[in-house]
Amino acid sequence: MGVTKTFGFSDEINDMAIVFKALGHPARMAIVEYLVKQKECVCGDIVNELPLAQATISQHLRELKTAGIIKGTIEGTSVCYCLNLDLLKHIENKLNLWSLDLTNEENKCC
Amino acid sequence: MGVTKTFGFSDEINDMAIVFKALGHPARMAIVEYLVKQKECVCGDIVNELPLAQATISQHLRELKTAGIIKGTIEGTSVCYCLNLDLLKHIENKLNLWSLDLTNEENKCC
DNA sequence: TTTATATATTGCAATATTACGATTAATAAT
DNA sequence: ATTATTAATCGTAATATTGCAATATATAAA
Repeated sequence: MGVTKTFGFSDEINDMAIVFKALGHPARMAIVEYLVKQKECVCGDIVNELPLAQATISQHLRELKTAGIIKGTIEGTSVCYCLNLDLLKHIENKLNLWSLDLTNEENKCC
Repeated sequence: MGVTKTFGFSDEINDMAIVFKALGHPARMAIVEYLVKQKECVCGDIVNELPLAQATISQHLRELKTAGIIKGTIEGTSVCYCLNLDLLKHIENKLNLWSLDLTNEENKCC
């Protein structure tokens, strides 16, 4: 094993898990935070910002992109990255629904 | 390697990464969704709900608990679990701040 | 064309994660 | 006391992830 089972779960659950998984790493969180502040950046900016090798950061950027969290546009010899606001709003919404569902309900056991 | 570097990132970033990482698995997402709907449950309920062995689910519950996402209370021979609303609100808040920061800003490149 | 610059990809070695059967622990029921 | 019942833990095999040096690729500058 070591394989994550996805059979038996709804597509929505599997998709959400992919997004959260991509966010679940300090380097990738740091990249997102950086993009929130800077709105956009090239890979090299992040290499200068984080204590990781260029190859490692390139890999993390690819994972964020695959998960749909960031978008990248080629600009000459660099690549400009920015956040996918739609996706962020989507998970923000999801969390909102969770809270709404939970507030106004007394938990009996915890 | 295979080790996640946490040195060089802020505590807040590392903490958020821990929470998102815990959410980044279909089984754990399914557990959270179930708890949103049911408000509370015992381990056995989830074992009946998900296509995974009891040992596996117990493990996932522990990870969610370690990350602070759920709380558990012993009730006789079972354990009653429920969501930690405070933590959920906290990350909801964080995502809200991200969106606020990003809206009203035109991205130049993507 | 050659050289510099920026990013992606490849190929590892080390470590982490996942899933599950088997076992244990701890309470409840008989 | 014995036996269910419930959940946690252990051990382990298979697979995934992480980080980086080295290399490749692709555009820009000289």
